Amino acid sequence: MARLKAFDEDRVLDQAVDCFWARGYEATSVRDLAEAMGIGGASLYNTYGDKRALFTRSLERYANRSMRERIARLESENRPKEAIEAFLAEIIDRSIGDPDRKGCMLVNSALDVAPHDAAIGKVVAGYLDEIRAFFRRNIEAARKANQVPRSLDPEATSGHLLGVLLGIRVLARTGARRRLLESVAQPALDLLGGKSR
Amino acid sequence: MARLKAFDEDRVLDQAVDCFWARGYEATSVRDLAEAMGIGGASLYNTYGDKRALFTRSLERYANRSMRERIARLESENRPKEAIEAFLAEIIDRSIGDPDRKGCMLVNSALDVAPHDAAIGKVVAGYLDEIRAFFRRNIEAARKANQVPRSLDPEATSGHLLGVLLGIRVLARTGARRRLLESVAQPALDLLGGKSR
DNA sequence: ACTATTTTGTAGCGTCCGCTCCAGAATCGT
DNA sequence: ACGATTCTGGAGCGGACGCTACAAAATAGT
Repeated sequence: MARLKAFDEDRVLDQAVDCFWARGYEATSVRDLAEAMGIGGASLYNTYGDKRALFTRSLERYANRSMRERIARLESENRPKEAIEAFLAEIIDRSIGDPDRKGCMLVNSALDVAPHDAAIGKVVAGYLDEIRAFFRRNIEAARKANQVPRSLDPEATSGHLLGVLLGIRVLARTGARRRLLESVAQPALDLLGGKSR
Repeated sequence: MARLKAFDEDRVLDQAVDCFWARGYEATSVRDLAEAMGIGGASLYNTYGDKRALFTRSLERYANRSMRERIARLESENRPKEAIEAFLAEIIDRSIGDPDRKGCMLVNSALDVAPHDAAIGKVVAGYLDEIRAFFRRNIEAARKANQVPRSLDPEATSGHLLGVLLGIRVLARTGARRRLLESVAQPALDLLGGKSR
């Protein structure tokens, strides 16, 4: 009935993710986005709405492709306690091997965007809570399997692990060395330490 | 020999700190700054150079008035272990009682500015390392005074405490509740727990 | 082939950006 | 009182911003 789109909506969205991820919301211009996505400004507005709507879709796509993918993969390939350990280890590895220091788009957004945009702030808080839920779920499972001390409180410890994770991502953005990032994580991992107590 | 400045350079700088603190570097315009500082654009450029130079001076002033003041005060009023505990408690208190969610200007800058400006990045990393040095110094002193377990490694634990602190500030910016922030800090405080072991 | 509908590139809207220029006001030494 | 020097407010530079208007191009049904 009408002309067809000349690009794949999701493939092009990945380029927008890269822009927002690397430079943040404010510092990324619509012209930057259109060029990186390989489409014209009119197509961008026609397809995604305005800049803010494109950002929320980019955030959602990042959460699906990066955070949720990692959680699902680590949870399927590891026992509960090892899934938690592997999560922190993977974040440290990726932070060190990231020359552009893009960090985590959710953490970047939590500081750049969340305080000035209540709606996006709630979305970001929700994504971070999914990470916390991952920690909590695996702490509970590990506790039932006697992989971690019985005294470990899943509610409190999951919060601690989330905080440690965010701290690692902040330090990584200032160019911290591996040893420092590992020292941030180690005491939290030690909490999971023994088999029972 | 010539006309005098009609404003106090440091008092006016505090207004610039408030602007950069609340909105970040990019999102704060020179016009915003001049208005908040109560001076004209010409005076701003004449006194502080350009926007970036004003930012680095604002950052320095923030570090002196907020971070270093806190470190000196807590260290003079408390024994080593209590100084560390009071630091985390004070950050949580201030984060909860901060309706604008301005957070910590150093943490904000670590994510907004540091990755895109190597020079400022190093400055920020240096300030964060002062916080880490505060933790380390007090862990060592507490260890010598048998206030904390002998097994506590000052180097590693100071990194952990810094990470926990940054995690708290990130979560606070997304509107986290007090209970969550406290659960982030509690296991780290527990490390300092007993008198000896 | 023709029409209805949507997409596309381009040009450009009004606004704000960091920054500079400049004439006048204010203050010093003399 | 006067000249030298510095500060001040305001106007404005060139350019980038988010976004829109519009005509040409492309497609599916008839």
